[in-house]
Amino acid sequence: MTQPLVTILDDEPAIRTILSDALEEAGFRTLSFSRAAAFEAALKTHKPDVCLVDLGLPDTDGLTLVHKLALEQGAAVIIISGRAQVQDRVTGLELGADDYIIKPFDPAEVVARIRVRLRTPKAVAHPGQTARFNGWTASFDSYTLTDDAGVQTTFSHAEGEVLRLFLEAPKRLISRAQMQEMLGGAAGESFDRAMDVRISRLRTKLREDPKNPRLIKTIYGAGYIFLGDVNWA
Amino acid sequence: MTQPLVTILDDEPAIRTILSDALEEAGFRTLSFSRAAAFEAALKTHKPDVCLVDLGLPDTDGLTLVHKLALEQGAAVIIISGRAQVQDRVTGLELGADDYIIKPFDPAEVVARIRVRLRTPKAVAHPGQTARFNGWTASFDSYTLTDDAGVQTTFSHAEGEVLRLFLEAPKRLISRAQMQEMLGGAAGESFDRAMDVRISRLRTKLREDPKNPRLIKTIYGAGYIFLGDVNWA
DNA sequence: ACGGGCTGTTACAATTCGTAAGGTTTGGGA
DNA sequence: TCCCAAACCTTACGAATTGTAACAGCCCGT
Repeated sequence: MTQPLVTILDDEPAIRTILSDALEEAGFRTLSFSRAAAFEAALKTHKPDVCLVDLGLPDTDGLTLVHKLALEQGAAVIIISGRAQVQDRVTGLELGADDYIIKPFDPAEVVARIRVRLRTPKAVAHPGQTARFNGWTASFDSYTLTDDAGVQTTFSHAEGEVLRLFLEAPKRLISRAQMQEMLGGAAGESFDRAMDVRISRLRTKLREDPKNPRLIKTIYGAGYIFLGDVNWA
Repeated sequence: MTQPLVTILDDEPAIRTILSDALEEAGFRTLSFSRAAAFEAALKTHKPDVCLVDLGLPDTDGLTLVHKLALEQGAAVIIISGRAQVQDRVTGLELGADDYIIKPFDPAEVVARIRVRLRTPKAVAHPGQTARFNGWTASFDSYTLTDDAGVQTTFSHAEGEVLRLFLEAPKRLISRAQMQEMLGGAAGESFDRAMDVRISRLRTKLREDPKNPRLIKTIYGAGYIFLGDVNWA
């Protein structure tokens, strides 16, 4: 892979210069924007690995933009903001930002935090509504699974949630607690085995051999790993 | 009751209380420790999703601990430190921490940053690797061992840890202490018979003749040597 | 109200893995 | 050489974890 691409979105020219200098010094490619509109337009042709976003831009609500970026899952999103209130930070992070850096910042720290994000890249470039993996095609529009021979089965909403989670983070260890957090969202009650049952049902639909699961692997005491080679379309 | 588990390691009781109260309020389970030794011992039986680590503990170098934690896949590591120097933050993040929070902190922000880590699964350490040795093929994706005739058996996660250790250092003496260090991670000197049993089980799966071990050789009083000719693919 | 599909819960089976316990091997000293 | 204590191997067992079939409640359209 070539050098990681980092985008900078800030309306102050001085900040853009400081950041782009430091990042290029550190070996990244950079693209700078002063307006959200231009930035969003550029996203159509470029796929950044990390997006630095300043809140309080003149032409957009920054948090909305952050949320949209986070949902698209391709790039890590780091907010760089002058707002120092704790509440701002909390909502920024809750809306999907991966980090939140406060002005004034030290460029070296920004570089370090970008590197952390690159260490654990988001798995999926542009998740769509269809994914192919190991002879299967999953469609989240029609809630169907199709195998190579064209045989179709449908999956339910709950099964789809788990499947999507796996397909968005293949070959990663996902703990049971993380699943609860990412799916249920709400703090877990004592509903625990529900997740096992969901996975069990999903395994059945994927025709996994219980003795030899090839796609959904359990790691005793730790969580699950989805081992498929995923291609979104 | 599988809420995410968060460990707190800080020598100040007041900090521990503030954090554990806030985190439990937010729906997490918590475990608090004042010393690194006790914390590492607890890691043997508990698998936290996130570890909050204070640097500057009396009984360990915090950064070394962070590095060790980061190498073990599974838990995210967040440093909470009083040291405000940029250089401290950069090295902390470079050593593997996923975030770095400066005291004094706001509990709400800590909670938010923990949530960010929970929704980003960590990458698997060595994806997609297989090794061939002396008529065997070990796949660490599917946790299977295949012999020349194509007969498959699966190995568990614990067995795989030992096998990987051997395959990464063939024909070299591995002391028992080294194994504990690399696998168990903790320094605790609990019953090391566990390692014997792991190796015994692994030998069984490799169909070793106990009288005449060809692959895993015991060096009395020193450790083990793996004698295969290993080719990673 | 009825029926069907979805989903959480329960109960029990299966697996994992550390500990205990007893047997075997090793190597040094008597 | 013989003896023995430590080191090591193996089997068995049990606590914790996970798999899954069966049941029950819910929601929906008919």
